[in-house]
Amino acid sequence: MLAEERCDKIVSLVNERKSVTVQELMDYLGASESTVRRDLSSLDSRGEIVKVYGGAVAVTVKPHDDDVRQRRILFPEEKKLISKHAASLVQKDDFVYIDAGTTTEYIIDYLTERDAVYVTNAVSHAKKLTQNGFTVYLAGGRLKQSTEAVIGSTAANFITRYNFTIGFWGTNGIHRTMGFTTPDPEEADIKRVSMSRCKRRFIVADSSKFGAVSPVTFADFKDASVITDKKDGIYSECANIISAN
Amino acid sequence: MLAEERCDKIVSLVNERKSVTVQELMDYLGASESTVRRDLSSLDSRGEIVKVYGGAVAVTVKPHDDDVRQRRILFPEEKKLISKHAASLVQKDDFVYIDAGTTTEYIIDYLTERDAVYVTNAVSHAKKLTQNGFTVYLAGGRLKQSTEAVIGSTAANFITRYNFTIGFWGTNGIHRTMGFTTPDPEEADIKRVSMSRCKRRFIVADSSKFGAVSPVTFADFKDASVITDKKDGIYSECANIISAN
DNA sequence: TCAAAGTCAATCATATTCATTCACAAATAT
DNA sequence: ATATTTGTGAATGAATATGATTGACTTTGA
Repeated sequence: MLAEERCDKIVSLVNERKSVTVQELMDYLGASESTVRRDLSSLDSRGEIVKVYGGAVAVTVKPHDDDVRQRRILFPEEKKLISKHAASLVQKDDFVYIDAGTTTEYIIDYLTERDAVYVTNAVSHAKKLTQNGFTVYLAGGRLKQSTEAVIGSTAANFITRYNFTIGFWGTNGIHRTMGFTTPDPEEADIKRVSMSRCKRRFIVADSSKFGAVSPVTFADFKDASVITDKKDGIYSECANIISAN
Repeated sequence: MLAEERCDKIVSLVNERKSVTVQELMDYLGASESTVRRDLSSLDSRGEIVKVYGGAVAVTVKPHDDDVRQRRILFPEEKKLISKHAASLVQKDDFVYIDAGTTTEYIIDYLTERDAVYVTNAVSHAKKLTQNGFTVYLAGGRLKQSTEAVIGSTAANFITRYNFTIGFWGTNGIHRTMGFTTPDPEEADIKRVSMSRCKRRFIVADSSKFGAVSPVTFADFKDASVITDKKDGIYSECANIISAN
């Protein structure tokens, strides 16, 4: 049997059944364990399936933003580590952009540089920053309910007036072929615009985001470094991964 | 069975049944107590379920409206009347400016016109508006800590790009010779700019403000109508007073 | 309050899964 | 024909998941 044929069968089976074990694939294909594993690795790196311990599962695109209040409780420890590292990168007189998102919100807790000026499109971030005594500019534009972020063309326009020296962005997915992704096209626009106006660009993301795909790509690996909680072997080749440990 | 599969089943079952015991999960999954516990811990730390003594329950998003309701109870009758009247003035397709301030915030509770577009420089107002399902644009610029209002030249600039059909402003003082006054020069700037871009202008103020003077004058009697809780004999000659009774 | 029953986290031994390496065979190139 | 590449399967030890056990902790009911 051709390798390609085998891989097609695997993808079909995984998508149909949503998950499958290595053993099942060995029986189904009449191939050895090694071959199945090799196929799975290759399919995973091409983003066609997601390899998990014991087998593989189908790639699922999560179409909706979770509500802010719901998302805020995910992975707090990892996010703190990441945020701490990110905050340490801000220097005196930096002009800092902080994107909306729960991970980026944690960064604020660890900021110390009071001679920097901060700009954000997130209402909660702006409030927190002023409360902590920092100078902050909030982007103007339409306010999105679920994430409490300012978005739309007005916001994009607002942001293009600035030139940031450093910036931090969150992401919903980090995927080998799809790059950095987010569920909302308008939030993606804001991310793109703000990144285009920024010199040093960092994506902050806990390792659960690796392999995930959301509907809209807003940047590729070459566009930013990733600050995360552990080195990820698969992605370290194509992306600039910064481990916060 | 893959660990992933098992966890999916747990999440489904918990969300469906709202709560489940460890014993039930052991039977349902055919897994050991240890494994079930481990899965629960992992799912809990990822925020997908909530671990409780004896099992797990579904994550429920609790509405944090308590404070709003509480405030509404404590809210003086006069302000309620004023706000109600102000809100009733908004018509279909209006382009509405709502200034920062506690009195103006109450207006939002009585707004019904969903075909209007709202613009504000107050973070709290913007949040409330989106939460109530209105389209809202938040002015961009420097965020003032104490009042959480967006101020400064950037904000003023932002506002000059719009032409409002109706607008509502608060005030700290209403005085025969000093006109409408407020304590902060920068907030006064924003008030002036926004009023200059607005066709129908209303000051909302309870009657205690009459006779008071704050450091900065931002408008005169000819510039706006006053919505208040009673007709004031002295001022009715020189100002356009609207009684909310 | 107490004791009994139930529940929990930590630990350990076992079983499974994994990536790496090597060996071999078939396909391809020189 | 010979060398090189490519695909495959087997073997290895390392990594990971699992299940049983333990003693500590929590709840329950008297």
